Amino acid sequence: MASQPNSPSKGTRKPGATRQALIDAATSLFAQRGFEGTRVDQIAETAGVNKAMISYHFGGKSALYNEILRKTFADAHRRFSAIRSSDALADLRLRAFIQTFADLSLQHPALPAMVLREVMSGGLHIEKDLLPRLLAIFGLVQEIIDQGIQEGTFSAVDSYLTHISLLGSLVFFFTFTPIRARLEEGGLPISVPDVREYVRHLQQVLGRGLAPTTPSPEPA
Amino acid sequence: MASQPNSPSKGTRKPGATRQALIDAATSLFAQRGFEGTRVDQIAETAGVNKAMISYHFGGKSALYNEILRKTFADAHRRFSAIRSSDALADLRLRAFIQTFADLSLQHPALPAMVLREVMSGGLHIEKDLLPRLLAIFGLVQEIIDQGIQEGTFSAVDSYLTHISLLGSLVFFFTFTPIRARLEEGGLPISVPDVREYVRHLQQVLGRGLAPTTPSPEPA
DNA sequence: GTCTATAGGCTGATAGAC
DNA sequence: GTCTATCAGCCTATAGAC
Repeated sequence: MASQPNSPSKGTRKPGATRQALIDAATSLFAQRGFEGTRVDQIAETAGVNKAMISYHFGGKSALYNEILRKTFADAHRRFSAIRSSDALADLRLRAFIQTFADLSLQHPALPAMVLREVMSGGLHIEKDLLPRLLAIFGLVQEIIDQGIQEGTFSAVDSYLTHISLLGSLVFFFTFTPIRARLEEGGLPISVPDVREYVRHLQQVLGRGLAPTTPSPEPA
Repeated sequence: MASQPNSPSKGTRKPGATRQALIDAATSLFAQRGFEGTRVDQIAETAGVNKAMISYHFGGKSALYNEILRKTFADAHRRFSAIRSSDALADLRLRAFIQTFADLSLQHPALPAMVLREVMSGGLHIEKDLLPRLLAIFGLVQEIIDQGIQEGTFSAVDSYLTHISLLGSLVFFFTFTPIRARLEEGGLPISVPDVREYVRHLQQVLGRGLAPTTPSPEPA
């Protein structure tokens, strides 16, 4: 992806082209191999630019990483805000959350892996001002579940446990998908996954799983 | 954990003490920081032995990593075999799987993180002969779901998507739990999680979520 | 079996020419 | 803005004494 940021081998390019090429290359590599597993030389080579550009444009490997996190989370935050301010029933909001997370993961293929890595490292590489944003994304599911319990849309499950489960499922699915090909070579054939199908699956199974045991009178 | 494998600062220790101390230290560090994020000096220091011992006993960092994977998966495999050979109904077997995975994660705190990291890296560090074993563990859930659909215990969900979801939930929960403390410092208070409660939660929500929509006549 | 010392390679960052 | 050249630091692996 994006190996030739611009045509000439030297001299002036389109303004911002190098910067963007580095971000694209680094996004993909960080997601695949993690922060420590990614070499700056590799980022530069993938981007088709010189590695000194990383220091020039961003101030180092770490700063580049956080720049990517910042951009991705900003987009995520923007999209989830729509759900947050919606006044729909919890059931619909939960479905919207699942769909939105899937959309986001398709547009930012690095998002699930990055969330996972940050969670695993306890926010080791993340700058302080970004942590609250990450947690805000996390908190949304919990809010929705709590709302549903109050409404009577959901049974009285633990909202924290539910949100951990849902997020785990989503993140795991999108992290696992890119590497199934590799596992297939190992011998086991795995059926082709479809994001749309997965979204439906999750919405359906979770919807049933959370439905109240003593169902409130519903208009048939 | 295990910083003093034995008393004297030099000379002979209990046979295997150094080896075991290295495994203990490395297990914890690899789970926390991943393969690339872990320094051999740190492993040696944590184990309280000289870093040259890593090369001597295992043949290098990579070999040590795979030794740990091998041992952990062997135990997992052994336990899951019991479920595999059971002839219970799918519902019960699924509950047993969840419980067993939780037990395993408590006994091997590094297991969830390691599974997650290997999935993320596409099995980058894992030796070839270990991959099938990992996949066998993965496949069990899928088998159970398929059985349940045939039996009529479960509705006709996609067994692959279900097994990805369940595994994602489990792995994420056990990976996330150890670091919540750290996030709490970041401002947000998070309620205390209880493994037993989580197992029940998952069993319950998934059980309901998978139940047939047109329930087969059950003996009340 | 374990240690000390060191070799040899790779990493991330920068100075300075263009 | 971009490239080349280079540095200091860190990493893994090994040789050899005990």
